[in-house]
Amino acid sequence: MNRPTLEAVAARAGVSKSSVSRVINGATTVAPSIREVVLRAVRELGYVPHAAARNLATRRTNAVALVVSDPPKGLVSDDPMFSAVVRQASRKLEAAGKQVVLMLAGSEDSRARVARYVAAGHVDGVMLVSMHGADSLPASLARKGIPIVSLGRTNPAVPYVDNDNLGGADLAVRHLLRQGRRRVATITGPLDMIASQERLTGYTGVLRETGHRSIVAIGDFTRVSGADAMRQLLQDDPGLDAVFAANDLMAVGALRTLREAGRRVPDDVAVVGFDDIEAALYTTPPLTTVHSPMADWAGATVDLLLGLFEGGTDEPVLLPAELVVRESA
Amino acid sequence: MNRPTLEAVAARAGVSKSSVSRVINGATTVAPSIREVVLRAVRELGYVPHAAARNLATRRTNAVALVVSDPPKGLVSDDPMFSAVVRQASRKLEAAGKQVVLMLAGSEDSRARVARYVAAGHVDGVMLVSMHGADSLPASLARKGIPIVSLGRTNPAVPYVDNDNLGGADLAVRHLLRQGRRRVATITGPLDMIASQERLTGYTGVLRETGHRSIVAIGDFTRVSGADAMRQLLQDDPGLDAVFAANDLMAVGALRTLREAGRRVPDDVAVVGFDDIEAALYTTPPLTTVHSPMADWAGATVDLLLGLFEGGTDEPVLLPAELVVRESA
DNA sequence: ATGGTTCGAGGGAGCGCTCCCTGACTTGGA
DNA sequence: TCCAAGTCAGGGAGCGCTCCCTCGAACCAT
Repeated sequence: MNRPTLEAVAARAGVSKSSVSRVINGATTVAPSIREVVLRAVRELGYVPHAAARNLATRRTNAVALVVSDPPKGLVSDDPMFSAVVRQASRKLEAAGKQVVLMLAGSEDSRARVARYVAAGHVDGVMLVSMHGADSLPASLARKGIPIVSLGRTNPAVPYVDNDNLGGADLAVRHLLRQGRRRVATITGPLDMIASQERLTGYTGVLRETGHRSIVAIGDFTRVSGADAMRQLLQDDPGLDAVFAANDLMAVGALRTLREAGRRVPDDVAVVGFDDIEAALYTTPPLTTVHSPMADWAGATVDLLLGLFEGGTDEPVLLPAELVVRESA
Repeated sequence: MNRPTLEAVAARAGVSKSSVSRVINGATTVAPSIREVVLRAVRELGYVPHAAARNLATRRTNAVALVVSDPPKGLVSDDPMFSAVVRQASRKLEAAGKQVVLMLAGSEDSRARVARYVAAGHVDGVMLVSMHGADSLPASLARKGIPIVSLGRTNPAVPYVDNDNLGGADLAVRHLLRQGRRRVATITGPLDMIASQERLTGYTGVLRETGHRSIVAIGDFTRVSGADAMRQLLQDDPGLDAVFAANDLMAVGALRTLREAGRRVPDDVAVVGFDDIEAALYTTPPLTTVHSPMADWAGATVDLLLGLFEGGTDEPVLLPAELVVRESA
């Protein structure tokens, strides 16, 4: 069960370690004859370079930490976002030859672990996924001196990619008003997240501009919280005729509450969500929502990080928002 | 930007490298005075052990590969399962001090990459998530001689944890018959997956036993495929009065098709799903389904792997199935 | 033919840590 | 008092790889 070393390959091929190393790493200054004999030895021995040894010598790991905030907190407490983002990020990173180390950052403990892990030199870079605004992690990681990017803007600014939360909310609310809705409520995400804040700001902005009153309930991006918040809103203002939920999952919860309360959608109450997850197609009625291209989003964030490795720009990227009109509003 | 080494700590503390190493690794044979002076030096220098160096010396990595099959193929093409499993597995592995390297196994390419990665000694163990029955990966990995477990049974057997697919399907179909349904159809998962096969076997088993005809359409565990399959079934047998979908996502798709076709659920057609994802609560009507405890499932798989590290048993584990009756059947 | 270049292979010093082994010192028993 | 046994700190040889440097060979121009 003893794995062959580079030295064993060298011995078998009758060349020096250096030459084997060159062949393995694709150096061009190698005579074809040597390359060939080395490659054969590699094949015969089933040689695979030892990762740790290589990392030690090169001081690079070819790995990237994908740090995702864990429920109950965090935008990605919702499944669709979690899987879309993690999947797409993994795909792109793997395609770029980077290994993905997944880390959940929930408790303070786990944050410390992430920091330690990064400090230990395990990874060449870090991709954060929608951390909370007040999160300490971005700052403490940035100090380590390795490239770090964030999907979703963070407070102590690290390079990020975000979608146009403000513009999206604006779009949604204007749509509702254009349909003649007068009392438009909103269900927000957790307010320590910048995305939630921006979506709320977009909502209040339009209402203020058009001289409407805002009706706000706070959720946490989960279905249950959407259902609860909707109940709350109906109690606060039984006459409301529209709801803008800061994400689709909460919109789904809201739909349920509305149905239970005997309100028809969209006749009595119009509902608009945000994100355009697949499930938005399958609600009754199908959900009108702000499309945010999760996969593109994750992809762009990976690109930003890969760019940083190459000394590229750390300019933030903003993805445009777009309203998808279905039947709920 | 030069990170302190163990040697620097030793110098600062005025002791040998060995002593520092002992303190860092919590050896008991260290005088309190030395331990203290070392710890202070560590603190002052902000020392963090270099991971690669340690891995090289110990030949252990403290990392585990979490290999998940990527869409379009694979049970976990569905979000809820993906996130529940990945999340829970990560949590437990991290709690056990293991790092999680996430790898998507989609194409043949990526399978080769996984194999190479494991061979490179990057990880101490591998956790597979519901690979296809015919997958080559389990076999090729098993040959590397490191612990490997699978969530969901695989064909060349590696130690696994699975839920009782057969029993669950049995439960579901009997429930439908008990309600007086006569023409019970099924929508299967991809048939190269063992889970799909077992659920189908459970279905046909009961029908044969009770002298009913089976009506089968093949899906792939996605919502869309469920909707398509349902259309197919309605065409094949317009008189059917019940459907057992091999997972909830397809059940959701089926519900939509039924609604579009003007069939009332459960009055005209009863629907039962499998998995009990959160969304099953939010369909109209809420979905009757076989509960499979994803998180427990993932957790048990992690436990199996951790057990293997300690020389524990490789006995497969089977989780019991349970029917959750809601309104759709 | 000779000196100057260029090119490519080999040698070997690390990378930072662990862990075995040695040896100084302490302790206990005879 | 002396020796055997037991502790515990230090020394140093690896772990497997990279990469700088040296050096020989081949080639060109003079």
